Amino acid sequence: MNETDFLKNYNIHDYEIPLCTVDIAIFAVIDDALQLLLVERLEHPEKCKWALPGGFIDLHADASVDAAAYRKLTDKTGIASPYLEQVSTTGAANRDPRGWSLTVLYFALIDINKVDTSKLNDNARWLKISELAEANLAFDHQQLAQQALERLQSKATYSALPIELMPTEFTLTELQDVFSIILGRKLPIKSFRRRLMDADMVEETGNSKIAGKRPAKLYRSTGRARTAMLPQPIRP
Amino acid sequence: MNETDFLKNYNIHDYEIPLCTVDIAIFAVIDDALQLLLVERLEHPEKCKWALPGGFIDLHADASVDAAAYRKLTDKTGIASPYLEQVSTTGAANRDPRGWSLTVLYFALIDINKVDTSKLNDNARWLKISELAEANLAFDHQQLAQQALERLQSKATYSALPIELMPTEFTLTELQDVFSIILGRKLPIKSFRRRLMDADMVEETGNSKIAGKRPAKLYRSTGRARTAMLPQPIRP
DNA sequence: TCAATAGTGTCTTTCAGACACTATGCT
DNA sequence: AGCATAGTGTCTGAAAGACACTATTGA
Repeated sequence: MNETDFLKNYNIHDYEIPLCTVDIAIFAVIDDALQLLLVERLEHPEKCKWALPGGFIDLHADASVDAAAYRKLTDKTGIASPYLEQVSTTGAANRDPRGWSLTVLYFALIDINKVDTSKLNDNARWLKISELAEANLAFDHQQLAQQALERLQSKATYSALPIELMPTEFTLTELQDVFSIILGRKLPIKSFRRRLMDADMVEETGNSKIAGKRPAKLYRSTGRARTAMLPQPIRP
Repeated sequence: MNETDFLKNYNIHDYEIPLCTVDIAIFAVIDDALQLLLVERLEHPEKCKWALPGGFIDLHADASVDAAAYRKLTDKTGIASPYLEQVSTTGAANRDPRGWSLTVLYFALIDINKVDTSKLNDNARWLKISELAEANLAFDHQQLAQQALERLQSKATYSALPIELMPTEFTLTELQDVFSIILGRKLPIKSFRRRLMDADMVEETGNSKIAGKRPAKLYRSTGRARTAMLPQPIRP
C-alpha cells in the first residue's frame, strides 16, 4: 500500500483518542492584588462551577494549539498583544467524566487597563490569588492554576517578566510593588532597581508621575523582559 | 437535562478532535558525544524516515500522558528510573498528513550502560547531536529534538541535571566532560567542582578509578540534581 | 625523574543585600 | 520647615572565573 492509499483508508474515528482542550490562567494585578480570571461553566459536566477560560481546540478555526490559546484569550480580553506562554500539558483518564482528556495549559499576563470590558460578562470574575488555595474550581483547574502561578513566581525571581502586567508607562516603585505582590514578600529597593536598569529591561520615557509627593520617573518596557534573564536570581 | 443524561448522550466521535501522541527525545552520552535515540518509521506516513520514539496515547494502557511517555521510554530502553521531563506540546493542522495532530514532547536522560540492549533492534539508532541540524527527520521531529536539546542545555547552565546521564559512580572530571559536551565549550575546573560540592549535588563513594595516571575519586549523585538549582548560572 | 592527569589555594570580578543617606515636591 | 515618597552611595558578602600551584600515579 502506498502513502496515498494509506491516508485514504485512515479514519481517525477508528481509534479511541482523548478530548483535547486548552486552558489559560490569565493573571492581572487589580486593587494591589494578583488576580486570576475565571469563567462560570454553563454546561455539564461541572455545570455552575468556576473554571479557567478555555475549551476545545477547534480544528477548523485553530491552525495550531498556540492559535487556539490566543483565540480563547482574545475572546475574553480583546487584548492586542498579550503575553502568552505554554506551561504544561495534563492528560489523564479520570480528570473529566466525559472520558480520557488532555489539556494544554497556558498562562497569560495582561494589563487590566487594556482589557475590553465589554467582553467580560456576568459569568466571568476575578479571583485573588490569596484565595486560590481554598477555591473549589471545576475539574483539576485549581491545580492547573497553581502550576501557572508557580511558573510566574519562579520567573519573577530570575527575569523581569512581571513587566507584562504593567501599563505602558509605570514607575519603578509601582513595578517593585507588583514583584512584591507576586512573590509575597518585600524586595530590597536598591538591588531591584539596579538589576532592571543594568539589564536594560526598562527605559525612561521622560515623563513623571506626580502623586502628591516627589514625582517619580516613568519608564516603559524595552521588550527584553519577555526573553532575557537577569544575571542572578533573587535570593530566597 | 441533568449531568448523567448529558454524559449518556455525549459521544466524543461527534466532534473533530486531533490525533494525540507523545514523543520522547532520549539523550545519552556515547563515545564522548551527546546522542539522541531515533527509530525508523515502519508505516506510512513518512515511512522509512527516522523519528523520535513515541506514538499514540493508548487510552486503555495509559492512565495519564506521563504514563504514556514512561511506557514508550521503557519499551525502548528497559531502564528502571530514567529521568523524564515534559518539554512542550506542539499541535497544528499541517504537521501530519493524517490530520490535525498534537504531540506532547518529553526529554529523557539515560545512562547508556543501563540500557537493555535487547530492546533496541535494527530500526533504532543513535544520532550525534552535532549531526542533528542537518538531519532529515520525520514530521517536525527535527525541531522537537532541537527544543528538547535547548532545554537540556539551558538546564546544564543552572542545575546539575546532566548527572542523570552518568553511571552510578563517576569522577568529577568525567562529569565535567559531559557538561562540556552538552554546552559545547570548556568549563573552568575550579568553579565547576566548587559549585557541585557546595550545593551537595554529589558525594564521595570512597572508591577511586585508576586510569594509568593519578587515581580520581569516584562520586555518586545525591539525587538533588533532579530538582535543586545552583546559586548562579554558568556565565556565557 | 618526568609526563600526565587530579585536584587545590587564593586573588579578582560580578552582582545581590543592607542601610544610611540625599532629593523633590506638597502642605 | 516638615512630611512623605523617590531615589542614590557605598560597604559587605556570596559565588563565579582565572590561573598558578600542589598531588599522585605509572612508565
